[in-house]
Amino acid sequence: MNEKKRGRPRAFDARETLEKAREVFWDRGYAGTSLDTLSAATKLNRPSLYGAFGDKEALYLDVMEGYRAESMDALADALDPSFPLRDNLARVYDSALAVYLHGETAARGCFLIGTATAEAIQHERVRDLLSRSLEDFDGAIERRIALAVERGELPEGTDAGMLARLASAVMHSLAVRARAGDSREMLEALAKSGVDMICGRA
Amino acid sequence: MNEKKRGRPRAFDARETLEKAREVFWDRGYAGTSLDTLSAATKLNRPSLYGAFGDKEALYLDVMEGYRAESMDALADALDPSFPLRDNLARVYDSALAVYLHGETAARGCFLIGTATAEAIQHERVRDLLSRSLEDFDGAIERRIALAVERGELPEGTDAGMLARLASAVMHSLAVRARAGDSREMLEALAKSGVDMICGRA
DNA sequence: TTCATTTTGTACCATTTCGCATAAAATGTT
DNA sequence: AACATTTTATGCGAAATGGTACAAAATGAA
Repeated sequence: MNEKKRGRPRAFDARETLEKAREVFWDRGYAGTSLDTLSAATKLNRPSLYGAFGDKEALYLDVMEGYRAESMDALADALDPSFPLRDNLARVYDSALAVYLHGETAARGCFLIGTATAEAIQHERVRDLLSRSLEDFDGAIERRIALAVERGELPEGTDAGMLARLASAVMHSLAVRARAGDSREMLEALAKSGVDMICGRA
Repeated sequence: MNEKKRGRPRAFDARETLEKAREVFWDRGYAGTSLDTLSAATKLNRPSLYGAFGDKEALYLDVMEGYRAESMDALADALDPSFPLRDNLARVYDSALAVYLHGETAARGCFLIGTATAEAIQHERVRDLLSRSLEDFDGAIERRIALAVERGELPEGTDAGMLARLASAVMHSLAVRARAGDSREMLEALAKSGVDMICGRA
């Protein structure tokens, strides 16, 4: 790859453009974001946006997929099995909160839970990608928890699948509460309680 | 009240209109719903909508408040302290799922988490009402859990506030997952695990 | 009956929205 | 240098959007 293309070269970087678009969608939602707003934020005019990403829904799906991939990378880092499960989970929630509490006017929470859920009924592809994202997240935690059971970090007979979904449930709640304006202290306390719930009080 | 008013009587019932508007907002989100759609669904023309409820944001806030109030009523019923806490929580999740799994094209999840979170950044009044709704919900569960600790249903020294927020977290997750298309079986299993998590496996 | 008051329905308005047509600009190819 | 190809920029246009003006209709009050 990286062969020189024929025509006029692009004056923008696709990754940077998707990041700018993500900021806008994150604050205003999918339906609440116009192409003009996207055009202003990315400094691309609409025909360039169309040429590079297709219509608004395709652009949004691109942004969703980027967020999903980044989140899974961060999750994989946080779940490094050379550390105890308790540390892993604390780091999962910590790194999520670092993202959720960022924002210009107010904390933005999770991009997917904050914006994709609203579109999930009307846009089947959004719903499917959202569903897959949640499943992937659950799956990664489930595998780490299953390992913890093997290692004796958690009692034998633990249902790794359901315990993982409970761990994800705490994440979902952090996502919603952050966007509703809960304080960092409250969210950190909930995260800590979540860790205790999964790993035990000890 | 109920005094006869002076002018031409209304040809519609405000409660029914708000219910129709809720259906539309629930499926399409706030920004994704146009006044024409609302007008068609409620069978009121736009000037009547404005006269009765104010602009689109005011109408949405009315719908939010109605949903919040109904939810709190249902929650109070479910938390009837003459039943064990375990039964209470199971009923809380059951009645929530009955609402969340309803929908024409797809399960709609929770109205607030599914639609209000998206607007929470841009619309401060939506964010505040969302925040208050979550707090009220947490508070009602916390009071029931505190009672359970007094009664010895839960171990002494239990942090009722945090345990209640974990119980709410399971609700939030049910809300998100339902809208993402999870099956009823999966959601019921998660609810059951949530009850076990709060009340113990016994 | 006449008037005041409120709701209804039609029509309208300014703006925004999405999408595209078209031409100019910037590159590689021959 | 001439051409093919791709991106950029301007701008158009049809439709949708939120909101309102205004007159007709329906009621109670005087």
